[in-house]
Amino acid sequence: MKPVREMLITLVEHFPIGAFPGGTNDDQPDGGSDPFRVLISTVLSQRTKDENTYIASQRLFSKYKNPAELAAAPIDDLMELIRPVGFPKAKSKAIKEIARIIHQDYNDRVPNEIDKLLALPLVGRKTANCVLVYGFGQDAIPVDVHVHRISNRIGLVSTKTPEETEIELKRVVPKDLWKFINTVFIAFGKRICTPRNPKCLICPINRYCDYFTKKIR
DNA sequence: AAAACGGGGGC
DNA sequence: GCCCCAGTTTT
Repeated sequence: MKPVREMLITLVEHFPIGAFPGGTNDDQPDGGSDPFRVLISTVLSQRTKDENTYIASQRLFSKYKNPAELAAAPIDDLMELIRPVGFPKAKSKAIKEIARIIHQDYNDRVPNEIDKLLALPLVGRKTANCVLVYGFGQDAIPVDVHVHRISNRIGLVSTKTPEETEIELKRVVPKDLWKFINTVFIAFGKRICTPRNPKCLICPINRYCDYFTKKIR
């Protein structure tokens, strides 16, 4: 068995925080952000770079401040505002529809149940779990391509799909560390544990890593 | 499980 | 042109 806590604490120390792309975590009493903004900005973040998401979110929310306003926004204006994140047609349509549903069906309150989140357009497991963690401070693990790749590479899990990875991680990782997995692994995956040619020689957890162990054997 | 889908930005 | 990028949806 791996000393999982020790490994992850080491990573947290080397790759601190890592804000999610949509905004700050300091505007809510529980340390989370406004769930609606988390939801929208996380949709915007899909398949794009976090810097672009940050810019687009700022532009969007400085003009449309709540679900009702966003639901009433002209689609062409939304496309222009969110342009930096790519996929402007699909994403502007989705966030407008999400805003409408949150406003009309949920009385402006984003639901904190995963099934209801998954019913929204362009909201899959990764996005829904981001809302639970960063919007509501719940225990969840958003699994994106980095979390999936790194978890398997270092031998934390042995899985084929991201959903299996989510399930296995929840078994292996102490619950109080779940909230760190996504942001810390992404930072780790950018600097060290890259998809190709990972920098194992300067990796702070290489002593625990299956991939490195096999490589130097 | 695998393929399709969607665009901006960097080089 | 080609490839990358914090996925989702449809076969």
